[in-house]
Amino acid sequence: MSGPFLPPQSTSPRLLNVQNLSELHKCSDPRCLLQIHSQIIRHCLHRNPVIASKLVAAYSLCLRPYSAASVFSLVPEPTSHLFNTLIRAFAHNSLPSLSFFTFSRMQRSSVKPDSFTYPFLLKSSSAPLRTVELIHAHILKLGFLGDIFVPNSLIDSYSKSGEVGSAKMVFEEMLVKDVVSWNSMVAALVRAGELRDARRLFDEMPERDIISWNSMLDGYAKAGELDAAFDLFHRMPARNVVSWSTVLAGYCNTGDMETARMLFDKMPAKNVVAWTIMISGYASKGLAHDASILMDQMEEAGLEPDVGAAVGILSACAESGFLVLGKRIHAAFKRRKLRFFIQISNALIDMYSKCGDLDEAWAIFEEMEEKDLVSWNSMVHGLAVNGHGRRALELFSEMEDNRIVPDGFTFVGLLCACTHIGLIKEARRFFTSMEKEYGIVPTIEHYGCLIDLLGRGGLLMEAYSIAKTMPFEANAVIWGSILNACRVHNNVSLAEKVVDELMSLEPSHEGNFAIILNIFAAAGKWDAMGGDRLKMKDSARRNRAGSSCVDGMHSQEDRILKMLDRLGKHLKKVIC
DNA sequence: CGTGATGACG
Repeated sequence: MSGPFLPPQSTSPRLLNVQNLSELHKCSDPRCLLQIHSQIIRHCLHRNPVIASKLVAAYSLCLRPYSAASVFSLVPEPTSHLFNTLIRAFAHNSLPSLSFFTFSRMQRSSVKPDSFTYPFLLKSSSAPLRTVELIHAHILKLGFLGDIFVPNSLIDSYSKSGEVGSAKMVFEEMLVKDVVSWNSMVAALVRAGELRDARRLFDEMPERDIISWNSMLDGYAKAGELDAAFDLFHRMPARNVVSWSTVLAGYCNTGDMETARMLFDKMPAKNVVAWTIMISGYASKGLAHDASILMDQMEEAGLEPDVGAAVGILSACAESGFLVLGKRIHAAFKRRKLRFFIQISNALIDMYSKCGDLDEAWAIFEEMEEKDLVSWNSMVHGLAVNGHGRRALELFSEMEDNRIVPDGFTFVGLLCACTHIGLIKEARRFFTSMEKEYGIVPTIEHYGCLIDLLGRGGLLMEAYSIAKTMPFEANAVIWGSILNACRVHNNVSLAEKVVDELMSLEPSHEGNFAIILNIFAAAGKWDAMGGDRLKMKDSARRNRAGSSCVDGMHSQEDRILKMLDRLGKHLKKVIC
């Protein structure tokens, strides 16, 4: 890697020319870039398409896509290279709509797209399948498949939009393949979960580079086959920071934080990604202390979180309710005055609403200059589960006014909203209309919402029969919600059926156990709990008597318990 | 082309 690009200060400004700016596109320091940009303008070189391309690329690298666009706009006759660079700048800064807009401008201009245009365009988003197919058709028409990086990027895009079959077709039809083609195909199979096929291809490869090994390694790590991953890791001819991080992430995902930490400490070099994996690992498991310390150490090492780090750590914070660290990430991005990437704002909305700070979530949502479907969905769901069901439904109307097309996530939020305000009829309407009007096939999450809602509304038998007849095997979440409904509505006989289902899925879950005891106690049916079931419950109790999921994890247990006690007393005063 | 990565059922 070459060093940071520096403005040619030693040279007299008069000598600024295309030659001594040849490395400009690698400049990743915004301050340096601004300085050189003003020099370029002073010398009237900014209309030169070659220099403008370098400026566009550099602004993209500095995460300033709008500055890149303004450089572009001053060039009287943009070349295809300049168009391509701007398309790539927008793609790289997750502004897909602007990538496509630039592409359509290019088509209307006298400059024609070339074989670089389409790969950049394909990268511009996790492009929806239709878009990939459309671009594929363009490529076929123009005969660009001969440039090997074009089919290579098609394989990648098909894979990322979930069409591994089309990726296979492109791969098989290629007359000449390079190591990138093979790697892309292995990665595609790994992504699709077709681990055995990936391995077969990996074994067939005419040559392997470190990326091939890392892709295969990732396949085993993602599948939780850590022994196989570790074996491969040792057999690799060489390992880099990605290889280490891949295995590290594998251990973090299975919750083996000790092994993960051991690997992390042993890594010969760590980058932001490695730190992110370890910090998010701790944060998502509620190990707030470890996560904070590591965050300090990362900063001491001179590394600042990038977009991926922010999104990853924020989502880990959302999972465990770790508001303090989430706020810290938020503040760091504000301080650095970086454009808030849409994914970061989205992650913040989710984090704040999961931590109960709905005002902050709403403030971020409102201030976003561009919202995507995830933003709307997160906000709808956030409102719904924080007791603002009506507002959530209103926001859905606003979505429709803004012509945002809802997806499956949207309907989960809407069904949650119905649950919180008890709108059974409305929920049934949403449930049927999502498939009929929007073509969204309900998933187990939708059934879960509906079943929960019906159960809370006292329609226990209907909830139970849906759980039995829906196209998915009911899981512990669903049985748990029915069981809870049985408790609320004192239905002991159904509870007994549900207990059997639940016990086979989550035999030692303390929360279920407490509900079961409550139901039988309330009904005075202690006798009914004879035999095997009682024994099972007893052994579960002895193993972890009186423990809940948060016990032992918190350094502030005493304060929390006192607060709970005070809350309880306060509630009694208010109610009585 | 490979590591982290925003939204879902109690």
